[in-house]
Amino acid sequence: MLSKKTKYGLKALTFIARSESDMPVQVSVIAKSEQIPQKFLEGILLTLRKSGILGSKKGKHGGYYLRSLPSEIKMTDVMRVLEGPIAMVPCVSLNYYEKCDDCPDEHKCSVHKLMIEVRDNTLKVFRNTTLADLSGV
Amino acid sequence: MLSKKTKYGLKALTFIARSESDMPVQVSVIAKSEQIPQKFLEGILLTLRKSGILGSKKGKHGGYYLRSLPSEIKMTDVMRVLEGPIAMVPCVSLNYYEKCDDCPDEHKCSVHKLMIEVRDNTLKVFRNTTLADLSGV
DNA sequence: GTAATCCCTACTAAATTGATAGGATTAATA
DNA sequence: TATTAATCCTATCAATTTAGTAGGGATTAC
Repeated sequence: MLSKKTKYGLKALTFIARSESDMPVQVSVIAKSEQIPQKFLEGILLTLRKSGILGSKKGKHGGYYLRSLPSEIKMTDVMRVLEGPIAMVPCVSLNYYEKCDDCPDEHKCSVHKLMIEVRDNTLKVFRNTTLADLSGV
Repeated sequence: MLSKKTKYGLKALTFIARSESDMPVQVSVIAKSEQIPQKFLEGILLTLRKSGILGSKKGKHGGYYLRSLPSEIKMTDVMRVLEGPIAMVPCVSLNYYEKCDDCPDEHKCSVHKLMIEVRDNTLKVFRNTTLADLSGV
């Protein structure tokens, strides 16, 4: 299941992408419009900023803004930041690979093969989707 | 992430599919060979039996067996029994649909569209894969 | 009758999730 | 410069889920 964190994060990014003005968008505005607990959202936008997807401006009239064009923000990156590994098992993860304790031989593991296929198909979707597609911008 | 329950379940099914003999396969044998805690595995095989994928025989020389040919046991069914909904959000689940509290209009939701695509691609994999593919039988 | 096996329920520890609380820091502006 | 409005940061918490354990009941082969 998709975590609330990811869901809220995607909605927030969409909201920012759709905002017309040049001014940064404030957390309070997004929280109110998208019905997300503000303090929770603060933390989410913070991680998106630390990952380099968002930029921020502090103090009065501060807020968050995209650091690239929506069409250049890929879902692979966003999902990895918000949700973590895309693969369903660490032993088929490209970015977070880890061997299983149980499997003596990965290449003979039936689960392994299936999960590689799932990963590749999910990856295909996320690679072909950008924030522009989500936000219609 | 894939739960241990699902992983163990898939390994157990594979093991049973590969077993040559006509005799039912005992939990203890699977647990030992696949390095799965036996009591935990008992519960997993029980849910697979209740769902109709496995059959069982009680008492001495009892055990579990497949109720269909491996090539007729689809991953869609297995995954739904073991892992639950295939969709990442209830609002795009075919079998467990539920409306989101937050979304006023599903069709305008950016997350919704993305998750439908992910679901369709994952579903495609699970529909095209059977236990025969996993077990090489 | 006994041993082996599945069946069932209840419990528990650890991790994760979805928040909340409280304030520190920074910047605009009156 | 004082005030206000923002982001930033850390700690805490309750609820849920996960992974596993415990103990015994029911059934069957021999």
